[in-house]
Amino acid sequence: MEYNFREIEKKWQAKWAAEKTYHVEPDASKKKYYVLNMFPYPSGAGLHVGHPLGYIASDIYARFMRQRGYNVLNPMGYDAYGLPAEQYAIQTGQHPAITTTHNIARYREQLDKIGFSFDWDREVRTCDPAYYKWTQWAFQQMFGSYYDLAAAKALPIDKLVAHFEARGTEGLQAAQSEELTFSADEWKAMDSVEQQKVLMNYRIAYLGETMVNWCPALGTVLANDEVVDGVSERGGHPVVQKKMKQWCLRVSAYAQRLLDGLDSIDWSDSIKETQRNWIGRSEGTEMVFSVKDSDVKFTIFTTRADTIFGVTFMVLAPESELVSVLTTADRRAEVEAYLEATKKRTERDRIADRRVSGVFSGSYAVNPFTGDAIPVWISDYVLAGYGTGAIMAVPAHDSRDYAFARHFNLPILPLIEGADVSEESFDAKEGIVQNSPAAGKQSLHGFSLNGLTVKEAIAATKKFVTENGLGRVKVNYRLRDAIFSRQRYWGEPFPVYYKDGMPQLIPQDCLPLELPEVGRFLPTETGEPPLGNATRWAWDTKTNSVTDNTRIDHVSVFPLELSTMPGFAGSSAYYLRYMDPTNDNALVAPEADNYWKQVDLYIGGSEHATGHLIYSRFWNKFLHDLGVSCCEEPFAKLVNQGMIQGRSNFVYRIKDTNTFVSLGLKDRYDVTPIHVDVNIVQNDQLDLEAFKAWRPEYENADFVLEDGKYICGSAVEKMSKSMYNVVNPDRIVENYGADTLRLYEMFLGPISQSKPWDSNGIDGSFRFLRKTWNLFFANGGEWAVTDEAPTKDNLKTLHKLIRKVTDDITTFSYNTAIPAFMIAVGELAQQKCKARSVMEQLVSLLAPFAPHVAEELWSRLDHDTTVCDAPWPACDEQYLKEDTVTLSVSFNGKTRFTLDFPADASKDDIQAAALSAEQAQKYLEGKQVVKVIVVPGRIVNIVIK
RNA sequence: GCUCGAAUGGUGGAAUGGUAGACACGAAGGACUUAAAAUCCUUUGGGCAGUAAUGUCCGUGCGAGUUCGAGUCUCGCUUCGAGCACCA
Repeated sequence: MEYNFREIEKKWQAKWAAEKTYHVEPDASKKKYYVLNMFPYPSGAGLHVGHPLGYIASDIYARFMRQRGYNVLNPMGYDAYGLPAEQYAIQTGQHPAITTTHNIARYREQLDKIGFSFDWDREVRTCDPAYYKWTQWAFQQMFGSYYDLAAAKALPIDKLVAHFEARGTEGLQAAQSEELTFSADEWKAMDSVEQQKVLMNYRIAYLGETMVNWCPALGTVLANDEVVDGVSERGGHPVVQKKMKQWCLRVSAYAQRLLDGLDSIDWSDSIKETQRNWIGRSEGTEMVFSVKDSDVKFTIFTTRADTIFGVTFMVLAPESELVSVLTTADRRAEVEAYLEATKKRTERDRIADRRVSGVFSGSYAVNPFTGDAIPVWISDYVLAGYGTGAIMAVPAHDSRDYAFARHFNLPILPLIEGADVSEESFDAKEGIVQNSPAAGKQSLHGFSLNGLTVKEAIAATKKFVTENGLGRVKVNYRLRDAIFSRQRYWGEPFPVYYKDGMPQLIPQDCLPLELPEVGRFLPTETGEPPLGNATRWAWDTKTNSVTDNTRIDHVSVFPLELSTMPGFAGSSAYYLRYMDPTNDNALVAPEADNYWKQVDLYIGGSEHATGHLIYSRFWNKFLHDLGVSCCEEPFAKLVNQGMIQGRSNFVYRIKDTNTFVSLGLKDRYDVTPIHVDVNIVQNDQLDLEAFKAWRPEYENADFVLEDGKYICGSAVEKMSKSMYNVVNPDRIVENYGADTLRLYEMFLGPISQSKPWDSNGIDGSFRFLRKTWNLFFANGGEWAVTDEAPTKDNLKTLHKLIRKVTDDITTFSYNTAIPAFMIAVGELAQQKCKARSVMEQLVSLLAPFAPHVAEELWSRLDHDTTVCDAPWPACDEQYLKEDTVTLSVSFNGKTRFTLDFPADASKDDIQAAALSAEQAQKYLEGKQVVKVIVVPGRIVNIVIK
């Protein structure tokens, strides 16, 4: 019987689909396990071999857990909103919904060929109104909540209103955009619009006027994680800073919980570190400085409170509100010129050239410890958005302050014994403090830090500052609120209309608010987002429905929001929706949530470390506060699969000719390397006929060969169409079968490692499957499994394999499990094992990796059940015991000979036998034995002198 | 600049502190075949000695250290990759 993978795979895939083999429902009698892949954006290019890597890894785990008796949820869906479909729409007029549906169908077709155990009844698409209803719902809940710092959770905004009515802002501990102070009476005196403006300062989803990353080429704002090196992540267009009114999510309120949560989850250290970096917690001190000859006071933030005696100037961010207050009349013209100049500099300019720039404000601050007058400067090296937008500069111990002081000739005062600040600042937080205060100088209450270590000095200053009302201990985070508006068409509409310029939620029972049709997908002539082109995009509050824009009267019919939500909106809670995908009354029913709880194993790329993986943790925490999600963290374990890179091939054309030189000879000519389609190259050898047929211009190509072959050059690059190095999984499945593809992708190397795709090795995986198949058949091809009892050797091979494979799946070391199979199958073939019980267990072990062939063999072994219900075999240690062990005998660590011992020999016996062995005598002659180390089962080491 | 990770044959990669290079690819040689493909077998880190079996030395980026014994642990470098980056 030949291993006919085409027939086998087709047959079982059809059967799994028809019988919904992988459909799951909550089952209280079984333990649950939730496996999840980061759902794909269905791009027009289809899947390449890199995409399924994570899906295969998680599918193996899902099947493994199912065989171990767990009720396994393994869903799949599509992150269907996105820029490419919209840009395609702009170019072609094709509605993004059509493109997206088409691409999804293509993805599905490709995925189905690989034999995944997905429960397709739970499929979600973020662009489906039944799905985004709950994205909109979550947004409305965020709008209706504020973050209470005392309770450390989100609470309904009504509670905040009640607090204002009773006490104003007194005693309020809430996350806020800016600090407000008012009394209960003042609150009550405000009109409705004013009150709404105040509440906006606290809402978790709020409309904020902030500096945003504006990308003129894309015509939209972008989140911080979507901007890389000053250009847009998608397309690489320049991004500028612009003040705009935008929807924002108060992610920063959750900074501490996002940080703390990292300790409770099983993620790689590197991704946790990346998130810690991104959250950027920094413990420091806020200190109040007064301004000389003025009542004005201002606050700065510093992590180096100990350096207060070394402050020689202060710096304000150009955007700081203090700038106008502290600029003196005689300095005004110069300051304004500077502000104008910095405004023009984009983020990119600031990165590209770090020229020191700044201007003196004319004012002096007073050092609260010494009473010294310190000049206040303005410079763009201080950021408005971090801390208080103002700093105390200590040039001796901060490199940025140092550069500034050098440039403007400001004094530099070293505070640490032995610190040499003639060339550069001394930034390290170590050493003994001096000059604090300097000899002969006075300080407040005689406060002195001299003689302390830096750490002691920081602590002492914090204590002094707090006790004397000079400031307070403060924790700052680098994590900013997420900007949640995009000026785009293809995204979730905001369920919001505007009355008196203030946003109002459309009633919850009217959700979803469906995306309207527009004539064109570009911004309007007046520069409004694409939704501005919609003619039916107004809200009628009488009928609670969408209506024509012409009916807007600002009395009962109001304009709707024109922005849409960003990509991460739909992907932030999709794992919850999979638990209960068709529920029309809740994002997820409590019963479903309580059963499936959280994702046990999440697989996806590490490029989402500061995007999706932060946003969904935030989103989940918010839903947890609401009582919707029972777990604080959405993803208990995260495995990051590496990228599969492309391996490109090159041909070398002699300049200005149509002659191509083989790799080994190319240095003799003046050549240009040209990418060549990897599909017409085998083991780096070019198929000359296929090459001539590839492009018309190569039809008459000549070749300079070596050994009669044309050898191509190669390089590892990103897998992409333009490099002609895309390998399509369909092609592999067609030629070798899905099981071979699955096996080979896992065999390629550790799952978390990026590696180039190399089709060359795939034969090995195919050969292994064929050998495995042949194990079940006699030479003549007939079924050969018998009921004979397994031999001792059979059982030893089998149980060794059980142990290895179980361990390796548990630790995601699939690349080492597969060699174990190869060895075991080789051994069983040699043993001519046909014993049914052994073969059955072998099929069970193989099932997660190669489900189709396992299913076929399982049915031939006369089972009615599918192989995913085959119990996972247990390793019985008794079969692994050896009768004799071979130990290497070493002298001073160098192996000299080997000796066989009974497996149960004692250490003393081994030691004595090793010393008296004939081969040992020449090493022992005239030497003294210092000690003998016996490692059971491994080694005997005799130390001699 | 700061943080994290990595470095092993021609290649992908194995090695609870205990015989480094499993397994696979590639390569070389052989069997079968009219031939090719497919399949099977053998060899495959390097040097030296030997007709040979074999012996022997070197070898996990570099340099130290701990240990009877280090690819593995510690310290210091080098190179590469990733993240953050005027975050006070």
